[in-house]
Parts: sequence; structure tokens; C-alpha cells
Amino acid sequence: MKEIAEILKEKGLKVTPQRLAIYSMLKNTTSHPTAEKIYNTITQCNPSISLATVYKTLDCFVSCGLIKELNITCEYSNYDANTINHQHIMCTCCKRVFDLDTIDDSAIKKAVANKTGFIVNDEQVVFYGICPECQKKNSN
Amino acid sequence: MKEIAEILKEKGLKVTPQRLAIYSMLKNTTSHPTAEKIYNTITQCNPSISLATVYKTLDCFVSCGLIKELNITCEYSNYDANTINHQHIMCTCCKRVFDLDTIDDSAIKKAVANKTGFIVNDEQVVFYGICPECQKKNSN
DNA sequence: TATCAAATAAGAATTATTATCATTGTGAGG
DNA sequence: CCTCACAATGATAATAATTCTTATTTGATA
Repeated sequence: MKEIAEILKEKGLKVTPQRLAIYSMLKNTTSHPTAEKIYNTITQCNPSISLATVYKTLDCFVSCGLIKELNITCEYSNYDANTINHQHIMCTCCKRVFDLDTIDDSAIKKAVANKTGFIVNDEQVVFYGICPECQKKNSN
Repeated sequence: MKEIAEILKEKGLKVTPQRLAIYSMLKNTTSHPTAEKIYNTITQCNPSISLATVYKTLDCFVSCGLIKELNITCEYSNYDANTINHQHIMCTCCKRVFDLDTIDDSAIKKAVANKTGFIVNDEQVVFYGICPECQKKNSN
């Protein structure tokens, strides 16, 4: 917990219970939750938190690079405290998002930058499909 | 124009002026427009079209595989009539989306499927950065 | 051409997210 | 340790993209 406070301070952010709760929740899950899901989880221990605070805190964490916002579906954003570049796979049936092992594609990134003249800052790779569990369910 | 009507019929869709207009507009652009942008363009020749019809038509085209919906930002969807798998790069400054050359990654896709047990149906690769034009503008 | 399911237009409703603003809490400096 | 400025929060109104509802119209088939 002290560690998280340190990270926030380094980024010039004030340490508040809400921020600690949100960041620690995100650090301790691999489920890529939505803002709504984060809010629902946090309210269990911190019933007075406001949904607006969750959104603002997430924006703030994204701006300073503490977490990443994933654009995996058009309906809502998912958040990920693992900021090391990695790929995702989403089940279009149950909507769950899973991590994939990191593939080093710095060469591709560089090639893209050279070809387009873009300054490439970020990338997102998502696969879409049906997860084993949903395959089983659907065959019943 | 007759060609588009044929394509719609093959998919079991009724041929309507709205559908012809939307599909033809998407086929003749590389700009990955939003629903709103499509609506604004179409109304110039077809002033009576409804925004709801644009959304429904796009959904319908996506369902039958005629076009693809891109999840590039969390704020809105972009649509692309080029359904051959290819990558995109978006300028986070001017919000424009460009095509990148197709990279054959069927091997990666197969590896992902093997590792995860997913049936992999689709994928999306997006790079984010600053386009040359915006770099110039920002340096002024 | 008559029929009927499918498609459309118009606008209300919904959902995710953002803005507003009064109140509260954090942490730097005394 | 106290105080104060200002950043953060909570409550809720507002917004923007998208979906739903319903009456009406249209395209394809008989």
C-alpha cells in the first residue's frame, strides 16, 4: 500500500483513499474491468465513493501513464494497470478480455513509423473470438 | 451501382436507396468515417434519410460481413468497407485514421488459437501517434 | 397489381461518460 | 502541530453516441 502512495507522489498526484483503492484494485486483477465494474468493486469497501470520481481518477491515471485505456469494444472502455505493451483477446460471447504473451514488435513499429512519417506512441492488438467456456456452453 | 444491388441481394437484404447510398459511400472512401459523418455525407444527396437508419444499416452490414466496425477510440465507431484484414494508424491529434499495408499474420493467429483454445474470428491492430501534418502544425 | 414482411423516419429513451459546483481533504510551509 | 491554498471528491445535471419504439412506407414476390 505504501508503494502505491509512492508511485502517486512520484507522478505529482495527491494520495487519497479513492486513488489508492482504484489503483490497488487494478493492480490486483487481470480482468480489464470497466469503470462501472471498478466502481461496483470499490463501493464494497468504500461505499461513499462517487462514480464521477472513478472516471476522473481513471482519466488522471491514464494521462500520467499509470494505467492504459483499452478500446476493445465500442460500448465501453476497459482499463489495465499493466502498462507493458501486450496483446489482448476478447470473447465476443461473454465479453471477457484476456492477456496474451507479449510479442516483441518493435521492428514493425519502427517500420510503420518510417513508412508513414508518424511519431508512433502506442499500439493496440486485439483478437476477437469465442473462448473455450463459451464454446462448451454453446454446444449444449 | 448494379453491382452493389447484387451484393445486397446475395446477402438476402432488400435493396433500398438508403442502403445503396451508404454502401457506395463507404466503398468510395478510405477515410473510415463515423456514423455521424456518413449521415452528414448521405444527407447531401438524400436529405430525407434518418440517422437511425444509418445506424441500423451499418449494424446490418456489419452482421452480414459487408463492412467492418473499428474500435479505435472509445468515443465512437469507425466503419470500413475494406473487409480484407489490414492494420490502421490513427493520429491522436487530428483523429484521422489511415490504412496500413496488410501484414500476413495468419501464423500468429493460429498460434494464439492453439495457446488459448479460442476460436479466433477477427483481429484488430491499431497504432496511435502523431501524423506528419500535425507534427508540422504543432512545431509552429 | 395486391400483399406482406422488411425497412424507414422521427423522435423518445438509454447508456456511458463528462461537466458543474459546492464541500471536503491533502500536504507544504510556517 | 496548525493553517491555508488548492486539488480532489460527491452529487447530480448535462452531453453525446447509440438504440428503441411506433406508425408509415417500400421492395419483392405471387
